[in-house]
Amino acid sequence: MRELGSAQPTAVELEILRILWDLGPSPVRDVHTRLNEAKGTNYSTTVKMLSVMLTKKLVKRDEQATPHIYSAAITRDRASKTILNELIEKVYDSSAMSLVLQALSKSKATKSEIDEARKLLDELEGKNEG
Amino acid sequence: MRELGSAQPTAVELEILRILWDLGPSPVRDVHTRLNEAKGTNYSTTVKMLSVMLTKKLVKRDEQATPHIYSAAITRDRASKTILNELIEKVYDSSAMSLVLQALSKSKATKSEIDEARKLLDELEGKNEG
DNA sequence: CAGAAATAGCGAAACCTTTCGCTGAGTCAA
DNA sequence: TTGACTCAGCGAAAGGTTTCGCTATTTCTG
Repeated sequence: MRELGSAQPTAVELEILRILWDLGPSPVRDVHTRLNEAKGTNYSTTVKMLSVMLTKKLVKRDEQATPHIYSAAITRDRASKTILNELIEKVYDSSAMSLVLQALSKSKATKSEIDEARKLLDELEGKNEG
Repeated sequence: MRELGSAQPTAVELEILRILWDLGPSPVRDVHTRLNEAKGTNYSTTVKMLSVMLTKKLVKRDEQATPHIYSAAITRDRASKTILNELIEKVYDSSAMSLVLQALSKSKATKSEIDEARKLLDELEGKNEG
């Protein structure tokens, strides 16, 4: 049994979370429209997925509203951290840095992002020396 | 149906790949010993997993040898690239950089890794300006 | 109000992953 | 050769995910 709140989103779940992150709080209909564009699945499927995700606490909903309004219960950052942690742990042998190097090598970045990364690198270096 | 060679490794598959990356080419017995330490599963399970992974071309084996010798059919880098690509695509909205920043913020790194990252950042900046 | 359309949910089918029991073949030692 | 042991593989069970049909309820529209 998975712990509450710690469930790794599955493929479709991630797709739905992504939609909710993009759209913000939305009725099933809107989520479905997007999901259907991507996968051609049925409205019932979307409803069911959302209800599964509700029990997993990946989404929450406002039942006062009609129709019910769903929103992501975890942030994009939190989801990515979880996935990233697992990736680092399972594949990179706990070396986040080698993942960084890999991701960097295929990245397109703005000047400010690059500067931010530099700043983080400086901090990292400081930690090691201190 | 998944395309040949493009299958995303599942959780256990990833665990087995990791073992093979660590050990190098190995008989089932050795893979099993490790997997069993981690999960307490049966020898048959390991055999079966390996055979499933063989049909998915995630591993290959030398049948000449007795016992058969299995090895990973994809490199650690290739596996991570695939997973990373999906992560970037699904969660980070195609922005590899925001993933980099996130991973960086939790990284421990050696001096040479940091320098390598800096070099990559410089190259990135050059590309953008060019 | 009546009929049409949207909403909500349940249960089961379909599908994939993971697990293991059972079987048979090969090897080794007494 | 016989019994113990390892190796190999198959098929099916168990468990999880994803899909949808069917039904009931509510809301909209004429």
